[in-house]
Amino acid sequence: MIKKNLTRRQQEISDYLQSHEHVFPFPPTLEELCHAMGVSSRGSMHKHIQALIAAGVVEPMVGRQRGIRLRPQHPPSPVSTSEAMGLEIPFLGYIAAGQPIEALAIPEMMVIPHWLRASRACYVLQVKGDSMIDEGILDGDWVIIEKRDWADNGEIVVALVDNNDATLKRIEQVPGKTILHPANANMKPMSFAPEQVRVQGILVGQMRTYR
Amino acid sequence: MIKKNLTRRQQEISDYLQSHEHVFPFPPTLEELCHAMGVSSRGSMHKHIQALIAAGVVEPMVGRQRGIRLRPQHPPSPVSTSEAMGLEIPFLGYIAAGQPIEALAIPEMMVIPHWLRASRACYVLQVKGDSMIDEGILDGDWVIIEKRDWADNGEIVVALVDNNDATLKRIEQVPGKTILHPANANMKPMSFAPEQVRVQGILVGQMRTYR
DNA sequence: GAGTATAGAACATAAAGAGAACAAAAGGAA
DNA sequence: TTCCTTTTGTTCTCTTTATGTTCTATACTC
Repeated sequence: MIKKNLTRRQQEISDYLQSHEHVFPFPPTLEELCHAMGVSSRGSMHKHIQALIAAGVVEPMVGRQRGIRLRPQHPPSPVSTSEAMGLEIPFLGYIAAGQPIEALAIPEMMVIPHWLRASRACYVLQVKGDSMIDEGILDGDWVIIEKRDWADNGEIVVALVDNNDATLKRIEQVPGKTILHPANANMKPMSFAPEQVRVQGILVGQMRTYR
Repeated sequence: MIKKNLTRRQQEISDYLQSHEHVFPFPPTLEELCHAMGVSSRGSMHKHIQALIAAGVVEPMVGRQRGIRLRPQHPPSPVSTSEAMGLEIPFLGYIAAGQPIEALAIPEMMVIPHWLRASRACYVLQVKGDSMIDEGILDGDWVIIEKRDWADNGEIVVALVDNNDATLKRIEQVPGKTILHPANANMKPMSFAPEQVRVQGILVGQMRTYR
């Protein structure tokens, strides 16, 4: 990299370009840059950009419109480490309030980001129904469940009721009873004897795709 | 990939072709493209297409009718991909209704599952605030944004208003105005002149962690 | 004063579009 | 097939607008 010493303003502009590089659908125009940096003269901005070109930070642009692109830098080595990969955990099936978990015959593995907290044994379920809609868990969402047989109050859990119905609910355990709170204005909390409810896991992550 | 630098319009048309490739029963005609892109001159569109051919994006077509086909792109993946595992895409910063995107100085890469549909260039933002709470997008959620400068009605977009405020909203474009719908009972849709609003990307995925 | 930043005007050219005229392809009807 | 009509791609010329470039003048800091 050629990188002469940049002036304060040049550095600011370079930083801005760098942090916004991936946001722009197209490279910015001088005027857009002016606006972003609080400058009102295209001419002034032009001079800065020319300096950045001379310094090797920005691609040379000859008259081209929207030609302000950062020059590809060659950083130390961004090569993906194993740390940077995803984890593979099993997708087990579907969970709908009030039905048993609808299990896949053969669980398929699916990749999730490691930073989605899959520290202990986890699995993925796909949500059916709207029972947790007020918590932002919609029909079709994927939830990552950490395998665990106990829960703290307030956690969202996969609970097996009467050894039959599996549901995703927020749990509240008080002496003598266990209450499962749906997050849907149309549904009421349900109260059970503690021995009726078995925690199968707790919610640690959630994913959704659009379209 | 051959990919010369495309102009803004060329990029738009290329994007359009790509995203509609599987929608068309057969490749579109120039006139259909004109209509789709809001151009009234076949001649103008022809020039764009020729540019895309020269850039290697579109198959050469010699006189053939309905010959506008995308060239098979070998590496459709935008960023470093470790195919079996996850995709690495840049995490750029935070988005809150009514403020500019708060950009990280240096974007960090983050792994997302490849099945979260990061077909084209994408980036990740973290949501601040509750403006989309009724759509199940909560404060602190991560959203995956596909870089795009146009949107179909009903899509959730990152929209830049007055070249200043970036927000995540559902978009509705009608002749003469563009309406941004928050998903929060306490907020009202906002209506703008189309030229006030610039789409920067559309929502394709969402993730959340609990703990 | 040297170096840096800024504003603003004037100018130059790239990009995009409109529209007409023509040519090649496609589809039908006889 | 042949003739005709319609569709669709191609070429041109002309405008308009967006955007990069150049210059000149002013101000601030060291």
